[in-house]
Amino acid sequence: MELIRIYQCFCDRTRLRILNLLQHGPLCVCHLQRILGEPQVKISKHLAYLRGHQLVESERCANWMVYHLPEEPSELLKRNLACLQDSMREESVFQRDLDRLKEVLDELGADCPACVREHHQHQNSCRS
Amino acid sequence: MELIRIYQCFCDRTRLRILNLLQHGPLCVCHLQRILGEPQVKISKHLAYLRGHQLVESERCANWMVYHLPEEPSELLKRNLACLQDSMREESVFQRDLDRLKEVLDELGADCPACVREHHQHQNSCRS
DNA sequence: TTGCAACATTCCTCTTTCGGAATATACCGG
DNA sequence: CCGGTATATTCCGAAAGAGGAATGTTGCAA
Repeated sequence: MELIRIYQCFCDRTRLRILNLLQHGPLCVCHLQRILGEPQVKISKHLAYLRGHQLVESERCANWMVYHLPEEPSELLKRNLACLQDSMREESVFQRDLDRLKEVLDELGADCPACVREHHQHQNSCRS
Repeated sequence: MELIRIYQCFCDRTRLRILNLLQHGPLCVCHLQRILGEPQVKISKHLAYLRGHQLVESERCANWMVYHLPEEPSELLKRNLACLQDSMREESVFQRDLDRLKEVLDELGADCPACVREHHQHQNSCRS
C-alpha cells in the first residue's frame, strides 16, 4: 500500500529533516551532511531508504549525487507532502535547517553541481 | 516529536483500518474485531499501541471498552487525520470496512454500549 | 596511473515492531 | 461466589529499523 510506504518514510526525524530541505529544491549529499550535521553514513542510508520507498529520486552529477523529490509525484504523495510541510512549520528544528540551508549554499558556493546551484540561485533572485 | 508519534501510528495497515472506522464514531473492540475479521489479540494490541501514542482514547462501558479519537485533538493531529481521511478514500479496503461497519452495527444491535449505539443511530437518522 | 573527494554498502549490534498462543483481568448476571 | 463474556497482558520468535566502523565504488584531476 503506497500510503504505508509514505508514512514509513515520515516516521524518522532525520528523514523528515531531509524531506523538509528537499521541498525547497534538489540537494547533494554533502549539502545535507553539512546542514544536518550528521555523519555521512547516516545521511546516505536514510536517502537509500527514501529512494527505496520512492519518496526521492537521484541522479549522478559528476562527482556528486543529487537528490530531489519525485518529478511526477502521485496525487497521494503530493497531498501528503503538502500536509507534512504544513505540519513541519510548527517545529523549530525544521526552520533552523532552512536557515542553515542558505548558509551552506553560500559556504559551498561553486563547489556543487550546477543543477543544484542554478535552482537555488533562481530561488534567491525570485525572493529578492 | 508529536509528528513522528502520529506517523508511527499511520504505518500499519491494521491501524489505518481502525482509524478509518473511528473517524466515524466510537466503537468497542468486538465491533472492530468483527469488521476487520482479525483475531482479538491483534486488535487489542494495535489499540494499545494507538493509545500509547495518544491517537485514541478509551473508556470502559460495563463489559466493553469503547475506543474513540481524542476529544481534544491538537491542530497537528486534526490536520493529519483530515489528510489521512482524504488519502484513504483511494483504497477500496477502507470503503469496504465502512460498508461492513453498518452491517456489524445492525448485526450486534443492542449488544454493545449505549454510547456507541446512540452515536451511530444518530448518524443514521441524520443520513436518512 | 594515482590519488582524492563524494557516496554507497556491508557487517554488527541494539531496539522496536508484529503476530500468535497462552494466560490473566474486569465486569456482568444469576 | 460462580461462570461467562469482553478485553488486556505476557511470553515467544521472526523481521525490520537505526546507528556506527570499516570498506567499496565511482569519477575527476593531475
